[in-house]
Amino acid sequence: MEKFVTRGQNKHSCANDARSPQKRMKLESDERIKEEEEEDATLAEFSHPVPWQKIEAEDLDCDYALLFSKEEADHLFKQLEEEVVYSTGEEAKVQVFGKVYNIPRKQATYGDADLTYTYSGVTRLAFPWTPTLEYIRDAVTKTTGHTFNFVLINRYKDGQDHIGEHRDDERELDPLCPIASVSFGAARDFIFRHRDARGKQTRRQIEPVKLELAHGSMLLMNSPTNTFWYHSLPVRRKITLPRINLTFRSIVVDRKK
DNA sequence: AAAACTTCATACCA
DNA sequence: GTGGTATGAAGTTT
Repeated sequence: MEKFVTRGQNKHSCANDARSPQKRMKLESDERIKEEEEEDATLAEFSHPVPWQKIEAEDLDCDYALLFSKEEADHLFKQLEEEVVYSTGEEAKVQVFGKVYNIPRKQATYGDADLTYTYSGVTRLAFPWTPTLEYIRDAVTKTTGHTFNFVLINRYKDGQDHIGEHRDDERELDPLCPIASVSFGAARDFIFRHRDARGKQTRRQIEPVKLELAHGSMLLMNSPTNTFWYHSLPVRRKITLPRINLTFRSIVVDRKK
């Protein structure tokens, strides 16, 4: 198997904040002293410092870390398996050029009141946050400093479940806010491909960036990654166990509606 | 373009 | 080296 790319040290850079992810936080206060107190409190909640890996390529900027211990990740996975309600019936199908297919994974959407998610032309309402989802969301916010109003959950029951190459819909997302992808269960390969290196007339030779997303991990996809890079979760026939992925996003509320 | 599936050439493994 | 299988890129579809 090809070597997976995981380069770089623990340095961090982001469009919104140049500090390291674990030290960044929501800037609600003008007072520096209060800010430092909050920073101490934030760090104290994670007894083991999170070792970050910076993943970089042309137009690509991601941070990867193990956010939860194995024990905590096991517990959260179990909770999610009990609590999350996935789409069924017509909502679990997708129509492509007139043909109807079962989506090769299960999907659920949770978030702040009245937020909607559109997939392949179909819009549906987010369920209200559950305590487990709020806990994970808040852990992500504490380590990244970014807040999120929505999460898309994808459950891949085994290695046959997958998702094809795509970018996350830029129209309804704040393009400057990162997307935080938290994984539980079976580790799966995750592939980035640059938009200029796809299709027949591949304009440029740009190597794909390949990662493995582990149980309890978080992948932060910073701007402008999602503009230039497609990503996919390919089939892996030997994998027999499920994976649950949560992608936390910041959806811009469209007042025109 | 969308987002699935299918096809086919190549890579990999025992 | 060989055969079976897994992978990934390209093709197909309205």
